[in-house]
Amino acid sequence: MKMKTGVEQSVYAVILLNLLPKGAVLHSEEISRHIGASPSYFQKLLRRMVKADLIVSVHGTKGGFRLKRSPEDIRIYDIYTAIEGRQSLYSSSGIMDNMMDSIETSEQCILRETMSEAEASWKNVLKRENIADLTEKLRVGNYNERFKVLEKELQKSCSVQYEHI
Amino acid sequence: MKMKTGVEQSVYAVILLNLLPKGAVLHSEEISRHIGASPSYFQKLLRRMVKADLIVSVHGTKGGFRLKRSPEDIRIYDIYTAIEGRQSLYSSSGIMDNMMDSIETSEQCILRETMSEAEASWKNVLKRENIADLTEKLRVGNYNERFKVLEKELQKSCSVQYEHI
DNA sequence: TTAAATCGGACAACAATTATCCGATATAAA
DNA sequence: TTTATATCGGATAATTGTTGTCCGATTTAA
Repeated sequence: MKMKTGVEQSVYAVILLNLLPKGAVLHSEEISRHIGASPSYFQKLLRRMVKADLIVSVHGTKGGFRLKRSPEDIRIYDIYTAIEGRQSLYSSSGIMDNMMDSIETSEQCILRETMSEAEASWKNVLKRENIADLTEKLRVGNYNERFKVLEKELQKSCSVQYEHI
Repeated sequence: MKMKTGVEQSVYAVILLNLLPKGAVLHSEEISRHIGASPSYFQKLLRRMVKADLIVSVHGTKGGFRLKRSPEDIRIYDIYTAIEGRQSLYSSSGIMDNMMDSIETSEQCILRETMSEAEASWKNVLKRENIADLTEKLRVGNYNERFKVLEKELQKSCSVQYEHI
């Protein structure tokens, strides 16, 4: 049981998009290059975040991706569910019915309540922190100098799309 | 990201063992038959629970498995870690170093703290309930009649090993 | 009209989980 | 002491899930 690395990658991708000027978009190959992810696969992750209304895509020449919401309103949890999907960590496989020699499948399971509490508890922590917080952590952290360089670099390599603001 | 079904199976297996008379053991094929799991694979799960000091195995004719601790002292969490192992749900893949063009791998990651909190939070809920609680739930639940039948059936099919008490 | 980007589906490579098999070892009982 | 019946552990196969690739279709700036 392990979280997809795609979640971590996507969080950093969203942080990157948060560094762009208003209305600017970043090419997906540019994003995956900074992240160190495979471009073709990472495009699919970006696609999921589009579907989850976290980011917006712009077609065609000078196209790319930008945030759809304010960074305060994008939580780790949102990215987690966008990438991992909405299926829960646990789902009963109907052992109890089997064990009780029940013919009908009642889907009862004495673990369900505890398991869904546990999952809710996990998710609640992921709801606490947002992209604005994380970006600020980077801005003042050990890497703050390199972070400024990255920020400037991004503002050169992005495409501004005034019509889409 | 999904919990192994082996965890659920193992929880029910431990509940079964909790129904045996003192000192009695149950054959692994008998266990997996009730659970509805593949015998050869499920034996390996039982093995992990032996290593985790949750249950005890008895070799040879009339051998099998029984609890090692009192049912109050076996929590869902214990079974979870026995089966899933101790690796954490999240481990950084070093994206941050890549993103900052860092040469050395500092393994820094702004997600780590949140992620380990989330995991701890999930695990804490799993620590709440124990096998005694779950057994009681079954004893008074919708299936209580069938549960009694199961209990009697088990007391016939187990092997008593007075020397090992 | 062209070049450059996303979109979506099909599919391949890789990894983790589940399942099977078998020889070795331990033990109760004949 | 022998035999039948368990667990033990390693090798390996089958299955499923994740990650990665490719390409034709579509969209849009220039």
